[in-house]
Amino acid sequence: MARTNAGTKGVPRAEREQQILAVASLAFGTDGFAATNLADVAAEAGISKPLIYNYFGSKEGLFAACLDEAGDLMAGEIERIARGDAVGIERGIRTLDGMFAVLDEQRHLWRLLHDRTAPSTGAIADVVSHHTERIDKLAHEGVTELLALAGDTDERDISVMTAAWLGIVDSLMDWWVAHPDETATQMNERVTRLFTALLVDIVRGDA
Amino acid sequence: MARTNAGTKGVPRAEREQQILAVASLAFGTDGFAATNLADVAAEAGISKPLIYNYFGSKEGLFAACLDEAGDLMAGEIERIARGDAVGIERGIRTLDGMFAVLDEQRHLWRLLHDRTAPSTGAIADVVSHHTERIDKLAHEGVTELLALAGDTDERDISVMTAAWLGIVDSLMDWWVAHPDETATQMNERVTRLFTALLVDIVRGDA
DNA sequence: CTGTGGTAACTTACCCGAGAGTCATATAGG
DNA sequence: CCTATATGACTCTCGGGTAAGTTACCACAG
Repeated sequence: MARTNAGTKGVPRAEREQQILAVASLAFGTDGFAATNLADVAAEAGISKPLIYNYFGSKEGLFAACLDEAGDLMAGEIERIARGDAVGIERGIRTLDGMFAVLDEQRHLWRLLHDRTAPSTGAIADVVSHHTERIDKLAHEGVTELLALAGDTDERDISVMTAAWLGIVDSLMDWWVAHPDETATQMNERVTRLFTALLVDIVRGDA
Repeated sequence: MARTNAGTKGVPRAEREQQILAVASLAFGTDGFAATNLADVAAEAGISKPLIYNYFGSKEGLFAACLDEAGDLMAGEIERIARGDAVGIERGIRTLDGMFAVLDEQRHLWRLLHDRTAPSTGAIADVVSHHTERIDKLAHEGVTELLALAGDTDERDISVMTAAWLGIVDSLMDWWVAHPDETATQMNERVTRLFTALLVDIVRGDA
């Protein structure tokens, strides 16, 4: 007759870590770093708080691990698209499509990299800057190409436009999170239609 | 010989409230609701914490007051622009110019309405939704007009595009906050130049 | 032009709950 | 029987919120 629930349950560390990461990523992505408490995460994962500390060291350590996984997934996909031959607007659309495809079942991951409630120093900052640098570099590259087509090579213009582009991606992801019934394919079509409407039809009709 | 620092300093309530609001808005706008602590706000305002509670009731009450002031400033300006005769892209540019002008010396105010760390229920939620509804309504109206020029009247397309537009505004404000030396006039010119580059030069040259 | 009492403007010193982080301990499996 | 996997029951700090008082200004009686 067991008086406590202690003792191994036969789940190896690597597997348990993955399971904790999944639960924690959802919580962090949904509520943000500050508003997430580890007791809840532990309960949801069906384990106890000390086990999390055993495996990840601290709340920041856990967040950094979530961040690293999510950041690598996203930056990896963006890099993959960038190696393709699309240029200008087409490259933007393809990047968005790639994000929709990769994040379909885990849209909340997008928020992890932009969490303003996370500490801006220490291990977390390192992981964040590592991945955002990968992403920003490619966004900057794409925008530079795009604006070059219009003869604009002003560095600050490029910087502003890059920020705006990332803002567009961000808001589209937000909208997608708020509309769970919308599929990746539908988003894809919608975005393509909107870009076309704006850049072709409107300019020809009205300017 | 004063043993305590208690006792009035001759500052009337209305004036003190304004002063607290200014300090609090900066703190909330910079660090977010959750990461702001009232002891610091009080210290920065040169008064003690209980005075804040005396005048605003609670942390949420203080935030709601900041929000109401900022929201009214921004929504008011957007409504003013909307009453003008600009349509389509031109309306978007004028709206941005208005925001740059109004927020020039207090760029952090923009963040207050989008603070994800603030409680999403109670008095704060009411104030937030009151102002965001004013703003969203006009954004939706402007986007509807714009997309109608391209023959797109799909309600979800309009919803996505509105989200993207607000995302653009958001990211431009962020960029502006991060570049304090950039004047409102410079932002104005930059945005106009970029819209022109994208919508005219690129489409004509490449599509 | 003086008391004097009422009130608005203030503060010090505290309470208390939430949540990060830890310690000592338990037990299943090789 | 040893160790990786696990936990119940703590501690401690931070910060929102409060109780109880202190002091300056002001209106008005004398």
